[in-house]
Amino acid sequence: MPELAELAIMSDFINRVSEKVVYFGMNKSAVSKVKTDLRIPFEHFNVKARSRGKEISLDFYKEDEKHSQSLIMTMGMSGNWTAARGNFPVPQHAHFFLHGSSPIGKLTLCLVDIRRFAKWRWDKDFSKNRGPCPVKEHEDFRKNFAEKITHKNRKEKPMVDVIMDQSLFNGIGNYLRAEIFHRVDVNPFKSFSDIESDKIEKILDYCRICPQDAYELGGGQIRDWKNSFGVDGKNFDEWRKVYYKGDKILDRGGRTFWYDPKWEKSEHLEKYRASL
DNA sequence: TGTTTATGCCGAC
DNA sequence: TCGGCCTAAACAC
Repeated sequence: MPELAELAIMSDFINRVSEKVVYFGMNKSAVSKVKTDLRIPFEHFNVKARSRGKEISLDFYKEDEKHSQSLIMTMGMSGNWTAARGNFPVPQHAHFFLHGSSPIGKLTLCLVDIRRFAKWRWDKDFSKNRGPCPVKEHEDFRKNFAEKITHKNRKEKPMVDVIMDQSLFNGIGNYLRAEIFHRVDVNPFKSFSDIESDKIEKILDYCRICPQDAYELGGGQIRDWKNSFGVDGKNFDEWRKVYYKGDKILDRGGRTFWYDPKWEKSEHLEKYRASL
């Protein structure tokens, strides 16, 4: 599930279910290899979540104290959250658990992660090597891009690769880059220095618009299309224009990039192919 | 039955 | 830049 929109949805979910919950501990599954020590100096605590691009910060705090600490988490390829009330069994492939009690009984908040690529660690803040959130910190995101795109040979690299760089485009992943490029009508195989400045502006705009759309549609349903639900007659499956629909190429990172077939015969694509 | 693919990231060369 | 980390669904035969 998880790119920017999905991480935002997960953090909303955590906040919604945690509102009247007092937590008293957490642990991980026996099979999880994450080494982070999950003991916490609070006997009872509250939890709030924030997302920034592809990270979630779980903030632990006590009502009566200013003291707080945060787990910075990434969701890998398959991380998602669910809650088990009372003695309802926790789902298969849940690897991180937060135990609490609410006015209506026990609650276990679970990070479900089939592939176990999700990670967590204690930290003061979100990772410094990841940029601002294109949706929640849009102006900072633009500023950060303007500063860093000029560095080294970054401005000569094909934008299809640059847009996956999380120090510039925190939260943009494989389906979002496809949908962003489709909507801005820019040849994704061109480099920053080959793209007109108004088109660059448009790319940055759509780095906010596309994740926001996906967020409002309830996030991407990519391998289980049937669960797709919609808003005003639109659902994710209709919103998705090229991902799994257009032409494809294996990019420099070995990931499938889906693009508008109109770029099929462009010289920039030819050049990109030759460079792989 | 075996092979390929998947919304991500990290560390070893 | 490449393999590794993981499981499971979708495909190929």
